[in-house]
Amino acid sequence: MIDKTSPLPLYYQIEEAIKQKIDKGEWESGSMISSEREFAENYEVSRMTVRQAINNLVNDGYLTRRKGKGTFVSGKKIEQKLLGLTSFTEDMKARGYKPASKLVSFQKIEANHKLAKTLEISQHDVVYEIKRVRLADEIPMAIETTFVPAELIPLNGTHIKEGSLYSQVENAGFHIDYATQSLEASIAREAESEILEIAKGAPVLLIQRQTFLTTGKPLELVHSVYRGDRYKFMIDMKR
Amino acid sequence: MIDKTSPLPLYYQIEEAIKQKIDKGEWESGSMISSEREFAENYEVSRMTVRQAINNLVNDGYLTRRKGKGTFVSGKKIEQKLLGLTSFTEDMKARGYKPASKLVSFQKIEANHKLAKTLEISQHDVVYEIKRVRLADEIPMAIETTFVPAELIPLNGTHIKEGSLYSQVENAGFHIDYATQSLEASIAREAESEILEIAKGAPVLLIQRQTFLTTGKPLELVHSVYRGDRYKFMIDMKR
DNA sequence: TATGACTAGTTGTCTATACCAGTCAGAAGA
DNA sequence: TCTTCTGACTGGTATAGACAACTAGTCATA
Repeated sequence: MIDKTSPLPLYYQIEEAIKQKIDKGEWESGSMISSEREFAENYEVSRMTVRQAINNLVNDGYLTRRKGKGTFVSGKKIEQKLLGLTSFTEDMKARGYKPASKLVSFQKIEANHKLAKTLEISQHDVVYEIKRVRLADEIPMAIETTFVPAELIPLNGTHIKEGSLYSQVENAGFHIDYATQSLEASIAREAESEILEIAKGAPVLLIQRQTFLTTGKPLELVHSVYRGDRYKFMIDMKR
Repeated sequence: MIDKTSPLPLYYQIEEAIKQKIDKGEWESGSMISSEREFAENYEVSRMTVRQAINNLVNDGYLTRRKGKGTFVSGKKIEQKLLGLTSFTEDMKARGYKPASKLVSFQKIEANHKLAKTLEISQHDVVYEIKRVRLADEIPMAIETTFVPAELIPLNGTHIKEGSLYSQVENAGFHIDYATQSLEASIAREAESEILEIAKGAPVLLIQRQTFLTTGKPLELVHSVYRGDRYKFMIDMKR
């Protein structure tokens, strides 16, 4: 069952063993698992070692402890797909649409004060401004404007048309860590309504996203205008 | 520094003490904190107890361990606010507003097919319907309608007016685990515009939230209509 | 029939100890 | 001078045991 001579820590082996049973569905969600003392006896390890394994699984949301009662398999596994920091492309695919993108403009601009501050660069530093129309099943879904510090990564229009920006980022050895987003409801302005093929004054969802790299530096600022009639923002949140 | 006679666990007291120093900025991000053995000596507790405190802070993203080197204060605190599954009240407080709530109606209704499916109960089961206007600094911010299965928890109007729904839930021994939310832009209808004190046709943000308990059962379905001119939904996402 | 005391089982907290495994600086040797 | 080794530090893993807090059922008593 578990190998005491293995270089893998005992608690880790136990952790994996339990996780497997849950993932395979052998232990139904909501059911009680063996007590810590039982595990300790069966695996011939100390109770503290079992606790370490169970602790990790509780932190990962697989198990739930109830004092005086026991340890139980948690409900759904939604938590695992939680936090999908997904690109437009992935997002649309997940919804069953065929995503496409139309490059409207690509240029280098000088950062103004606000943009410089957001991207944590100096004022007048060069920034790429990428304007795209995002399509789902050939129908306009959103207008997206992305700002990326030029010093971070060399880009040209071809890069954007072909691979995604994010794959360029990974190629350059950078890794996305997290993003902060804000969402608000608004009304389509004239220019937007034309591009999105909706009436002027129709509701739109404004999304602003700032993406950070593992280095802590901002990678990009993205402004999006989504059609209110076709787009719903979905998110799972954990306690 | 820490009180051995307190009913609060020692590891928890240590945890809070460390967290405070970080939050106050006394310990700069990136700097090394005392070693586990030092903490143990200073606080006169065993090293395992210190480890439990530090473990929790590492899980919460406050600290980072590096074998052979030490334990360090993590970078930005953004990750800590990550995933705030917050109530309206907490949300508004965090934004510096004074939250308030006005109970519009409270009644028991029979679940229709759709509601029953969402709440995972039988059709015609009794459900509480709670309608509230949410205020920030006395100004209407949102209209909120909450549906809770009656069999889950006994409620009356007083419960809602006084403590929050969530504290009732905790009192009943249930624990909130996660929620799925959807957000979309729309236009204020007549009735909504009156309550929210905005023009008919003004943009509103529709938020729908389904909250789940650790048992896996849905606790509630919440429909909210937020004023588009005053409310911005903020979220941090990781990786 | 209730009520309260007891009991066996659970997780929660905490100790004292041991040794392993990286890291780094400085001593010892070439 | 350069290299290697050693020791003293760090966190990582693991043990055995103790008692507290909580849960749920049993049983005796009022």
